[in-house]
Amino acid sequence: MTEQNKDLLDDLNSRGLVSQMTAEEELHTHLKEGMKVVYCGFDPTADSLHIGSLVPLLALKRFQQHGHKPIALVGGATGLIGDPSFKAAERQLNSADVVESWVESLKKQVSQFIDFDCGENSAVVANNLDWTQGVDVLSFLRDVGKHFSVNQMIQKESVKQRIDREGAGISFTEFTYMILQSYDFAELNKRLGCTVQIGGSDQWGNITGGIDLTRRMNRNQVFGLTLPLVTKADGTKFGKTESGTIWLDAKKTSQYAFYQFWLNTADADVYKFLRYFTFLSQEEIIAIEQADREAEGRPAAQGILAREVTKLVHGDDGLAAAQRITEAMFEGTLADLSEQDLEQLALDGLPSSELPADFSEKPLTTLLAECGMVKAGREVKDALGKNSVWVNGDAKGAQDNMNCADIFAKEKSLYGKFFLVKLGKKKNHLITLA
RNA sequence: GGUGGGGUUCCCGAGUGGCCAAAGGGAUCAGACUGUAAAUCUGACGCGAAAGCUUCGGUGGUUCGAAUCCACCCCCCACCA
Repeated sequence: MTEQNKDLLDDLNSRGLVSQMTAEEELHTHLKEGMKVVYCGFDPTADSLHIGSLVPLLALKRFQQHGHKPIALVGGATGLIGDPSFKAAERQLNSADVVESWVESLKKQVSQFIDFDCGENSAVVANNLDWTQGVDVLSFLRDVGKHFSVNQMIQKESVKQRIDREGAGISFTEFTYMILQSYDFAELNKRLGCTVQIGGSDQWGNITGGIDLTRRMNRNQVFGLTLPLVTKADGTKFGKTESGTIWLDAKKTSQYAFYQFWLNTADADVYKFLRYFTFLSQEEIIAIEQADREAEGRPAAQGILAREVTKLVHGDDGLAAAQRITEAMFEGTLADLSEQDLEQLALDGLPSSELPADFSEKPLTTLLAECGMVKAGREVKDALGKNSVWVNGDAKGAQDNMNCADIFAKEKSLYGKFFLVKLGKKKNHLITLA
């Protein structure tokens, strides 16, 4: 808690982590008065959060480091409804038991980022289903709904396109989402003395709704702060790769893939991401930036970012696993790998599969497509044409395509069992003999 | 309910009887250059090792031949009621 003395908002600001906030002066004073209770909500829209949620998650931690008490709210109720904010179309409802199982997953995930055992400001995980499922319709309409003006609600930027645009539309269900989230804030204020809500910048409308409701229902002044949406310099969507979303759950995105994602950050984004996604201080980040500028060649920043974030999300073991594979695939030579190393690679998250029994009849293109290394055989064909497929270090060309029997002959395997297939510069796959 | 305009390969978007697996752009993949970066350049880009096979909202039809013509159906958009 060395940062406790430093000003939290100044730190957030200097990291570029503040998008909007209510009553800046008052919020400043408020946070300096002592421990405050801060909440951020995470809706279960999948069985895991993805790296987009990392910014608010780490922000909760930043508040905690400065002596405040974080509440991670998992939206067991709101997840049943669906947030329409800035969504182009109505969302598909998920069934109650699916949402419930996702809530459980998210609770665990969220918990690893905040401290539950640090005395007074220990974190809390809450589920808004706890205080909404018992509310009956009439009470809800009379006690909560009465405080909302539809005129105001339809003015919110977050739902405007759904209301204005012909052919878009919004169901009453989704329209009500804002009220539910507002009610959460009021409820957390009443139950736990929560006075600050943070969230992504798309949540501004929902947060201000909660502030108004809390004032009306509880006569309490509460605050909101939003974090910026993470953008990339090249304009493409952050957090997605060709192979899909980068999840926080290692079962969905291996530690290795996760590490690689950060390692591949563009120069134009990397220092910003260091500020967003790590707890390195401003001074440290500036020093890295300067050192990179002065040094020739490859910057150090991507490596630092990858290490820091992988460690935060997957811990020391996860980081070690990711680095083991990275070293083996990009730096070392095959001869350096022991049998145990190879066994470990698959466990560490290197994509792997077993050699099918009928491999000798299949073209290499089919074989690699079927094991999931590429989407279609064409990619393999293309790479073969350029001699950029390697099996255990031997380059293969187009003439080898029908030659699997020979390529994957047992005597050519490492330790009588393993084949490391590399396609292009970055795709690696471990094939084992059954 | 009426009138008009649409639905094309991952996305946008040309194509209006054979030269169309279908222009162009984007995305993606591989290569060169590099730093597992960016930019740029090259190639690939429905599936298939190939022969070949399957596509242009759906179903039928006309034709030697259809994404293109006809019929019916489904969906979307605009304006009107």
